[in-house]
Amino acid sequence: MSDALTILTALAEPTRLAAVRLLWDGREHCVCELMRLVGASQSRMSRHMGVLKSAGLVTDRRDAQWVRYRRTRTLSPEVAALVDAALALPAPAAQERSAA
Amino acid sequence: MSDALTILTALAEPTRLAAVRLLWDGREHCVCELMRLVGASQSRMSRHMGVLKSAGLVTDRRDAQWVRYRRTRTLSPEVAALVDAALALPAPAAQERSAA
DNA sequence: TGCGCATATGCGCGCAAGCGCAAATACTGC
DNA sequence: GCAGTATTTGCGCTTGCGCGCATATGCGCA
Repeated sequence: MSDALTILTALAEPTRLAAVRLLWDGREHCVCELMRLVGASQSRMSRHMGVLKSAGLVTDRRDAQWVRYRRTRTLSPEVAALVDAALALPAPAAQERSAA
Repeated sequence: MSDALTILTALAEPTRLAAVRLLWDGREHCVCELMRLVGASQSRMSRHMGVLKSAGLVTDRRDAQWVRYRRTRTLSPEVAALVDAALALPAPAAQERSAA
């Protein structure tokens, strides 16, 4: 599913965009980390990750009791370019949390 | 308004994305042309163009009884890159009309 | 001034998206 | 097996978005 609308819709939500931002450097994060980092509730984060996953932007892998999400490695260059371009724009002051 | 979410939200809608596609080469189109080309009703197209305009992606200019829309020329390179990337992806079979 | 075309907008509706809560499922370690 | 942690998912609710309809507004022309 790499048509434009799917990707754009997946990215056009603050929590999801924040998650993509965190994952885009290639590092893995479990849901519990992500929810703390972006300040979202558990079920909320899980659902949003599901959307990103079904859009093909991230993949998940079970590791003991955790599910680790990470940027899809086999992403087409076009899609990667789109996400890169989106992340190059400033994030609105909304969802910002301790970025460190 | 060139934060990521504003732009992404503006693009994440079939009618709007179709309109951007038509306008992105720099040519002007009035609303009546756009509505025919993308197959949308009058008020619908007008509203969507308003969204694109307030996102800063297009500008309008009155020309007699028409309002001509066109791609914003003073767009930041980052935003332009984002839109370019979005248009580089295939459009889903949805909104497609006589593309010729 | 009146008519007709082009566009914008107020209004109300229906639907999809996002949310919290709670229960189900997955896995670990005792 | 049991308790505890992590994650997903069913459910119902609320809100925002897109839509059509009708109307207002802008503009040209007779």
